[in-house]
Amino acid sequence: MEMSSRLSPRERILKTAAELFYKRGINNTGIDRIIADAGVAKASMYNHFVSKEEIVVTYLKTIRKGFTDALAKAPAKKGSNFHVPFQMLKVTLANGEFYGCPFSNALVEMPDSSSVKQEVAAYRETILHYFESSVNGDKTKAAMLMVVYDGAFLNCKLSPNGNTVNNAMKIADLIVKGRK
Amino acid sequence: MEMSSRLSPRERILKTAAELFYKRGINNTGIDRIIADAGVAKASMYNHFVSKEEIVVTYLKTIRKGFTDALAKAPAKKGSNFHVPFQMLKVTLANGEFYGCPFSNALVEMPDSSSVKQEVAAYRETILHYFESSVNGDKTKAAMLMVVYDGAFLNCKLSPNGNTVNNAMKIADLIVKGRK
DNA sequence: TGTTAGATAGACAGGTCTGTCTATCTCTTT
DNA sequence: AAAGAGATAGACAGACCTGTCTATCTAACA
Repeated sequence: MEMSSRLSPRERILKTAAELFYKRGINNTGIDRIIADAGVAKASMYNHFVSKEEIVVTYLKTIRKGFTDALAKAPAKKGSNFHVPFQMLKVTLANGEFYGCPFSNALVEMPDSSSVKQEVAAYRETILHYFESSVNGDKTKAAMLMVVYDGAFLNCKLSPNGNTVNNAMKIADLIVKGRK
Repeated sequence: MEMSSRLSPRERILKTAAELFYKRGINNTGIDRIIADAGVAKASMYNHFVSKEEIVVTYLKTIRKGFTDALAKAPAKKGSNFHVPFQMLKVTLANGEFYGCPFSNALVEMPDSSSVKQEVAAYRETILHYFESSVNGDKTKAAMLMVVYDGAFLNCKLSPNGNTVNNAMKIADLIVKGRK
């Protein structure tokens, strides 16, 4: 699976690694497979990244940046801000296969990597902050929204019946507005 | 870490493997480590299990059986049955370290194993059925409870602040009874 | 045109992993 | 006492993995 060469070697490595890490798992994806699919020499790869772990961390950083940027650009429609992350999940689901939360998955495979742990923490900080500001600083409600958001991810992965996100949004409404 | 020898070799293997798989991950736990910790010879191990995958599947089967049995024994206090799985999670949390849902974790590391997929599906069937019967067959409410239950697991793992399960139960109350 | 940065292919070292096999030992049962 | 089931230790094969290294090529720029 050679990759379009309009992208730089570094970009090809990251794009390929991201797909493989997410779909098949980090430990099931060898360096040799990444460079073969990306069409890049091993020496170039180790010129851009000092280790496989650095590729993993960069992979997570990239996702986090995409997520943060999307949140920042989201329409600030008053009173339903808290819908935005769920809507984003819906878009992700529509765009292709879904294998759960990449951050959670990475933590399962590399539980001892402090860089990975840090990246996961930063990601969750971002979401929690967003939810908190969307309910005017009510920390309990924000924490509850987070539980539902987490549930949406795990449920989509393990029970892909199609209605997960809608159900999650209904629950979010219950939490925030107290209506069904 | 030699293991008490009152248990049979097979039991020692399963107990050791369960701990290591759950805490450190399946791919990060080699056969050699399992037999060393269990105090069992490699030949004995391969006499009881044809492969590492079979150990993994048995590990999941054991958890599922424990869970199913506990649900069956749970007090059938009318109208709050749906609390039971959450209470069980609370007990699990109190009993030691928590590394997320073992079924979800196994699926991350072995996404191609059909035996693992089967075991996960059976586990989730059990929970969903339980929730469904606890809300008198209301499939939508059952699905929503499942989302919250999933969320509790992921949230406990990634945001271990202590209040996750209480928040999840409050949300469950909202879903079932419509009150806060 | 010559230099240099960055790319390529691929051999290689050193380690780890799963699963097999041999050869011995220790109980239990007859 | 004899026999057999099941345990032990540990060497080994073959695959795979990460990371290093050499040696060559190409393209941009001075």
